[in-house]
Amino acid sequence: MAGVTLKTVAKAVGVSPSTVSNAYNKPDQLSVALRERILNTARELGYSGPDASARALRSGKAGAVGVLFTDKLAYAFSDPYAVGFLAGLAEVAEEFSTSLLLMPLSSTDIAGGSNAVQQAAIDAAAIFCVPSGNPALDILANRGIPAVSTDRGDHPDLSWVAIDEVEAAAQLGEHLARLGHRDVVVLVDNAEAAGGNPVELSVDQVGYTDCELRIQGLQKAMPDARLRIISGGHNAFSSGRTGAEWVLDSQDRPTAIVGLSDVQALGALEAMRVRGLIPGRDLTLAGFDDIPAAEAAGLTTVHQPIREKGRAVGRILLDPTATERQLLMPTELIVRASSGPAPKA
Amino acid sequence: MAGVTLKTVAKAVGVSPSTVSNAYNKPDQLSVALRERILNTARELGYSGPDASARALRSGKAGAVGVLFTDKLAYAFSDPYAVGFLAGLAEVAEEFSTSLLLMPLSSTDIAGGSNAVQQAAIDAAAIFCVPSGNPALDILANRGIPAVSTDRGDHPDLSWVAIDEVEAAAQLGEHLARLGHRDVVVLVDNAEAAGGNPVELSVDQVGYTDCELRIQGLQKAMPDARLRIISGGHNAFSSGRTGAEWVLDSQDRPTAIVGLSDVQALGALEAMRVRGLIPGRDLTLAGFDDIPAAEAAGLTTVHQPIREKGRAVGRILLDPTATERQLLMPTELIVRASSGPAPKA
DNA sequence: TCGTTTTTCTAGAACGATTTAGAAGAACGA
DNA sequence: TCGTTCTTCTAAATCGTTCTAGAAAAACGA
Repeated sequence: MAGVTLKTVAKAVGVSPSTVSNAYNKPDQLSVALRERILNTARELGYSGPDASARALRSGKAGAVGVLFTDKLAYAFSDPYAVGFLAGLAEVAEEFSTSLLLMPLSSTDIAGGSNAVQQAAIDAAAIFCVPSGNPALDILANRGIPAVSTDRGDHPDLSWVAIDEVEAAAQLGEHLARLGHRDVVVLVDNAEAAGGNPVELSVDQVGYTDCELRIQGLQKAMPDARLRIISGGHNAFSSGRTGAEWVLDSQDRPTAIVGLSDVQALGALEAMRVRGLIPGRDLTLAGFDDIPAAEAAGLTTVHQPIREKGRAVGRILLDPTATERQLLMPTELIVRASSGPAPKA
Repeated sequence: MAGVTLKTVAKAVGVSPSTVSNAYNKPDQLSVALRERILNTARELGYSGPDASARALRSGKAGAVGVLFTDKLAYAFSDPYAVGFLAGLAEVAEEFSTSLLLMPLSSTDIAGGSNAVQQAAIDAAAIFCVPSGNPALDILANRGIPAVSTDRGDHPDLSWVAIDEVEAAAQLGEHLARLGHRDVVVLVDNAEAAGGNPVELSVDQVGYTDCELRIQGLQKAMPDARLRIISGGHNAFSSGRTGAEWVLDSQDRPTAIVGLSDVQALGALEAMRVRGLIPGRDLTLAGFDDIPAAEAAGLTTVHQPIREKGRAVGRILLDPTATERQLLMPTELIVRASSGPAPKA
């Protein structure tokens, strides 16, 4: 059973290797009868189709697209937003019978080359919320692998599928401003705080492009407001809770909390619930993304078509007929019960 | 920049290709100075390390493990349970700097060989909740790819990491029996109902091994109870809601509903909420898996160490020092507010 | 019947690396 | 000084395909 190759089959049937190859890849290049005979013999010999690596090497197609996440892979799955993106991407991948290669983005050994991004056999790559400075992006560029990012990059020739982060956040900001909020805390993803101790950051410490832009949008829409940037850790439910707890238990409570992702906002919601605070009445809470759980929780948030975003990335990567290489997706402010007027001072 | 290979670099530096290869793979096989020189030249030429496919072909290692899901990939991500498994697996994969190849399990073209499972360049495979009859499993076996399943299979030589489904379900069944429940509806995953019309099934129509075993466990623990098996579609929140709606709006309400996954149970919870039914008082609700949301919702469920399950699978697949090839993980009944005594008839 | 096209199949060269076995020179111990 | 052992590097074979160009046979049109 081991060591059965195209050649073995070819010899057994009495034809050339090329013909066996064609039996699998170009059925119209040989007679039906012969193809049948070849496939049967292959089955008998326990040959299960052309070897993936060899085929990839010769044809230059790996049949897989890579997916790059920020942080640890394990983290990526905890946000339904990321998962939704993946689901959309998976849909298109399935359509083109291409596999999805999830690549751990470990920072070690980048130089040595023993890196997953370096080693991966992929035809293209989807870059999900990876800060533009990341060395992995250089490696991809170096390898000449076409990539699509979920952030609008700096380079004009980079493909992306994104939203107008500033404008989207500005809409939310206007909503809050109209409700009279002047004192807002923004919850962000940050590695520094991952230990469990919340930190307050300045805008340029944030790191992630999308987060920075969202904060800019908020500032733009509410220039008179006091905006504090707080992180309780990585982008996760628990970080949102931790960050919110810190804020809520301080002497200096804001009138509104904005999570830059829904998972963080929902974490904050939990912190409020424990303290008997009703969102929309005692304190306004808003999120970003509009994940399914946000609706159930009555969370005011900015909807972005995440699944469609994944699909669009997939199409740019896989569909040769897709010409548009930079796509701006629409967003929509979804007002729910968690936002309400600021209490009169 | 294109067409730069090992050979190009070798020629430029004035050494043999083998030496360049060693510079990347076996640093101790050549002098530090030469290695430095090679790496520098490579950088200058825009060579970004050995080609993945070629390396995979020659060395026989792909540097990736495949992950097989039931149904569509897109579906897989909607269940935090599946995501948790993936996260655990990803952790170990990361450790061994191996990538995760998510393979769409489309049923088409299996025979023709243009299947992802057929084509994928992988060293090993994790099989997540795939029914044992699936042709993809045969393909894997045929290709001689080591695999670990999350279900205890029929073959004694198959590796698996699983729970004692029967026993776990029986614990839940005993709990319900003690509370006096005699009329129970079980919500299961089923393709037939995917159109949106709930269906009632017999045990042998269920299809998934794990679900069947869980139902067996329930039956064992509550032999006197009436057990109806209902499906509202695939394993998802919405299916649980649909199934529960159908049951709740019928003339023949049970006293307890058991979702064979937490997502389905939470869907049912939503259906109850809409109808003003308090879980644990008006009707008992239980789930399976103990995903994070179950705790927040106060859902009685069976905890299984999903992340650890993923890690264990990863270790069996990747860690050569791991000898145990069949692992039974512990489960625990978690009683929360959603289960209560059956109303006196 | 003869040239031309179409169908069916093949030979042999890539694809880009790794591996094995071994050569050349340096270092070493006695 | 001589044989032995390291260290450092190389030549050539090989991994299992697919591709390009073209040959042989069959079908076709006039």
